[in-house]
Amino acid sequence: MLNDQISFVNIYMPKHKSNITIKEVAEHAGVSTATVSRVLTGSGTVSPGRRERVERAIEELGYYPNRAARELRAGATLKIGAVLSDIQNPFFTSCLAGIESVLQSSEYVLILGNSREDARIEKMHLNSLIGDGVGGIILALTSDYEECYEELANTDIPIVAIDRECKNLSIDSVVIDNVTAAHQATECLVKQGHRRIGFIGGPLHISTSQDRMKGYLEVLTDQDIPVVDELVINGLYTQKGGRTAMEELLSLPDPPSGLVIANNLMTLGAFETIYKHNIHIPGDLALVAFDDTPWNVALKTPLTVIAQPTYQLGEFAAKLLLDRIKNPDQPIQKIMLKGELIVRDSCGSKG
Amino acid sequence: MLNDQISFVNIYMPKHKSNITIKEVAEHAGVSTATVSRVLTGSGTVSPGRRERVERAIEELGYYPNRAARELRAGATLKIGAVLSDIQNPFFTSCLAGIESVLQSSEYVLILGNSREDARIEKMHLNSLIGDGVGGIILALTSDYEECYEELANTDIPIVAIDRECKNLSIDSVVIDNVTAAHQATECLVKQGHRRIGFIGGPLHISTSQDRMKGYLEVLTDQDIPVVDELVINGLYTQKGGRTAMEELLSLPDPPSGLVIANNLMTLGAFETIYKHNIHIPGDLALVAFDDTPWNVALKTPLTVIAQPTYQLGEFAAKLLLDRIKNPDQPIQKIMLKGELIVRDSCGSKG
DNA sequence: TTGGCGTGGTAAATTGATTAACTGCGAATT
DNA sequence: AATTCGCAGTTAATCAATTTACCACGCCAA
Repeated sequence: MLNDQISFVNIYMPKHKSNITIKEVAEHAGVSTATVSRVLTGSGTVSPGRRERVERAIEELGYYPNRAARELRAGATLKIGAVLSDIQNPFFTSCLAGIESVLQSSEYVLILGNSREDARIEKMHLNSLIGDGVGGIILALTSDYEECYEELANTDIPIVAIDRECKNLSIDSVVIDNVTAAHQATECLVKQGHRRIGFIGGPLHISTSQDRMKGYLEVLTDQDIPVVDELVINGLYTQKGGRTAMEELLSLPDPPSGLVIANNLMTLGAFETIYKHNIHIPGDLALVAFDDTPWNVALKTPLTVIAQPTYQLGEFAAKLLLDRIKNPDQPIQKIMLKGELIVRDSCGSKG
Repeated sequence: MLNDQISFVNIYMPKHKSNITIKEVAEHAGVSTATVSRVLTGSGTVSPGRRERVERAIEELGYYPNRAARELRAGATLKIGAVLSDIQNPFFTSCLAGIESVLQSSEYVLILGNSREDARIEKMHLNSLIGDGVGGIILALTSDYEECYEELANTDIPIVAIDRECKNLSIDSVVIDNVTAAHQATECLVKQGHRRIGFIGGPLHISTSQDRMKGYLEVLTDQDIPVVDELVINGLYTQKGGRTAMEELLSLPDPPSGLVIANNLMTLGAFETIYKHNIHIPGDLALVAFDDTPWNVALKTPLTVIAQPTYQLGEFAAKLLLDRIKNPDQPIQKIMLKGELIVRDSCGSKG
């Protein structure tokens, strides 16, 4: 079988590859390096006699071609980079799993980078990937300033933005319909009769934060509910960010009766504060949060959430990237997936 | 036969627009390439003025050295592979983050593979990594049969086993002291007066499962508690595995009063069953589980857990691997980290 | 003035595989 | 017989970074 043979070569040969070069094989077989290369790659024509001499030489010397040299020559390799903004966030680990699953059945390998929401680290990773000669990059942007990605756009390396987009940058993207999702989340609270609804969101230089806030504001406007600045807090997409935002809301003279939290880690942080202050959910505070968690089964109050199709997000991103690599001139695509409102107890209603 | 090496052709891809090279940086800065290289590597002497010009040129052009060229020149590869058994499990995603953080400040890039607890997929990834010419591999083994990894051991590629070990394979490893951890967990229940203690563990071809069961059995023996076969269930390290194991335990005529669960996903599954059956924790069933979760703050019953230093596990594994690459002849190391018993409500006591 | 030495720089070789450009040779065509 | 065609093979350029060998300049001492 072809596959068996390849894996045999791959597994056993590397012991020898450090020493033997194509030049030595050529000498051993009494031909030029070009001829050896032709035998190896199967391109061009080689007479049967020489081909056999070369094959014997390769076998005898245990030759294995140097990967770095081939990659250098080729200028590109079968690698795909993924730079995510927080690889400890279950949202992105699920995306990552989706990406990996698609690449696993392709010929590409996955290079992973974690930008930790830091534009400088992100840039470092991107440059490194370019230096690696990756065939494409999947990127969870740390910001929506297109200036940060100008150089990147210059390289002709296919890029797919995942989860977050940069509106003025013409690259493929796979995102959630965050406006609608936040709209639904907020509406759910309005339906329960809440008029004083808070919003804990992420940094406004991230598109998801903007869109989720937009969805929230839409509902208030639609319902003629005045927007109260103190009830809207944009912190970091972290547990600590959620904790301090919640502290802030609770310290208000008139805290909200309903709350939308736009990110899973922030929800965790908010919970810390909520239970420290013995706030009852949904009695004292009705809650709708982004991102579902498997721990829901064991929570004091099961959470009403916007479940995001994270795994699929990753799958789509990877597929889209492979598509573009195969067909660089196809039009820019933006794939938008829907979140799903799952109503549980925390919003104060089962319907 | 050797014609199969035609498959080498596969690694090539269509070229992209050429990226910034050291030559362009040199031109931009008005110096020679060697000077740029000196600035980059910090070797040799460069006058302050030129150094600054070069640094500015690098910054302005967004230059990053080509990895293939460096590898070729250096005669070494700058890639490291990580093959984990479940990249959706928070345990491993945390390990992964630790690995990534160490590699980020090295010159190595991280290639990620997910074996999904499947030996065949694992092997595929390993072959692919070897074919990619990685400098080393971090591996969460899917089994403890050394035969599966014999070929791998033949390649001279440094390998570090993470979390799981293969006792007869002489490779570096970084693991938790699972026997002691399970011992503590079980002991905690015994101290609460439980004599009928169940154990939900993972597949016995994984070393962590063996060790955790060993720790559990140790305590029973120490305390002269008879081992009841029906109370010990080894399923898959998945949510479903935990769910069905728990079903089984609850269907016993005399279910356990205390339970040790050896994995976070299994705990989730167990919870599904527990709350479906309206079992009260710790009243009906006292629980100690492996792995801490940030959701603990919001759980009906906060979990008593063995918290594992997952991030550090990853850090240690990566550091150990870099060590071995630098110094291939150093003796095999086994680094063992301790889990920490965190007592909360689910075991039936705060002390 | 000249020889010696050290600093700061450059040109060119090196690394291994691939491939464009070219050469030589024999067979077929005119 | 001369010309063309095409196969089989070689030489050398190429990829990008690193590093060795080397050079120019200035300063100091003889």
